[in-house]
Amino acid sequence: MEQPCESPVPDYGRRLVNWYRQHGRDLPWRRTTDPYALWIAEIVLQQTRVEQGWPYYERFLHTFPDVYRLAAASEAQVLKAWEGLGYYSRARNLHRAARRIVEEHNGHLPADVQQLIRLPGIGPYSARAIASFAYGLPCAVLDGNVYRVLSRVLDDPTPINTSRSRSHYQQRVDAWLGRNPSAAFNHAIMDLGATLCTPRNPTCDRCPLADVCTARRNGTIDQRPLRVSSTVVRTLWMEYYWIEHPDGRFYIRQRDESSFWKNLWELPRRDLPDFEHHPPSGYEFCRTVHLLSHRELRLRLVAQPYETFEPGPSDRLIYRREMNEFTFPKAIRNLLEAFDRCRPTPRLF
DNA sequence: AATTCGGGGTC
DNA sequence: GACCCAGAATT
Repeated sequence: MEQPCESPVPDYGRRLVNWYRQHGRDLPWRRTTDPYALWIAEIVLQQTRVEQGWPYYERFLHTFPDVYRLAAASEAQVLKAWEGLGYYSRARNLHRAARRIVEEHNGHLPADVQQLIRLPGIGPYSARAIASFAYGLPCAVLDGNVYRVLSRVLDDPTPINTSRSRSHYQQRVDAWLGRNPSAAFNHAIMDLGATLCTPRNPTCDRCPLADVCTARRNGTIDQRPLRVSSTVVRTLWMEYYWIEHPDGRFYIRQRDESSFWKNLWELPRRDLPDFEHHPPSGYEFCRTVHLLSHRELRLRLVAQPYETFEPGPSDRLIYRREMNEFTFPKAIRNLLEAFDRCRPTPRLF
């Protein structure tokens, strides 16, 4: 009897493994099941492209063929073998871990994710990679490639750079793995991300998951994976000047197009690198702090005599009651409110 | 939860 | 110049 319907969930894992057997890359660390060699490969390849890490992998194994030779070496010798590869704490941790493997594990890398992860330099990714590639343990890896493939095929808007993202996507990739052979599956999904499902200009027409890729159907490939923008909040120090005409009017000035608050109005201003090393040029009335999404503004209001001030082209003299005819940023209105509170006789006209 | 650690390729 | 790479340790 034919089954009346197919499974509602595509078997992503089996598709990937079948594709990998046809199109997978031939890489040196895929020709061995030696846990030591695979460990070296995984550390070398952290945040490192295959083409860049390849010669280092082969040279390192030639110099330190087994964990005993690595443990017996000096840290300087290990660092020398790492020279030029970057992230040198990887080499120091490799050396430390080798000595612990000799001392505490009888020279064998443990065949267990939780024990592997306790070794210096081995995190969630590397532990699962070694466990699956060297020992065939049923665990799925999560790296930059896997994040990308998952978020695209599932059109998953969950950001990949928050505290929740790891557990979220680990659950998804665990489901994809299912009962498939873990080594082939892990190779497959990483190969797909590295060769076809690339960060930009992915080659969808050759992808084995193209027909079930949700982001492709929705036209959101370029928006996956999503990241929360790491807004670098810079601090700016802005000194504003209270310049009052004898009749009560004061100077305001329009901002230009070049920065935030484009074309809005403020008071005459000078930007400073800080307040500590730049004392105010006149009496300081008050300070306020204002937060933008990407800036922390520290404002202070300083008195400046009307007689010596030379107005710029956009400067205007207005009464306080005329303020509502102009658009001021909230920060400027806050600054003037603080001014009113600190001033002994507020002029409210 | 955010920063730090690097050299190198890509667009 | 921004982004990304078979991430992990530290603050």
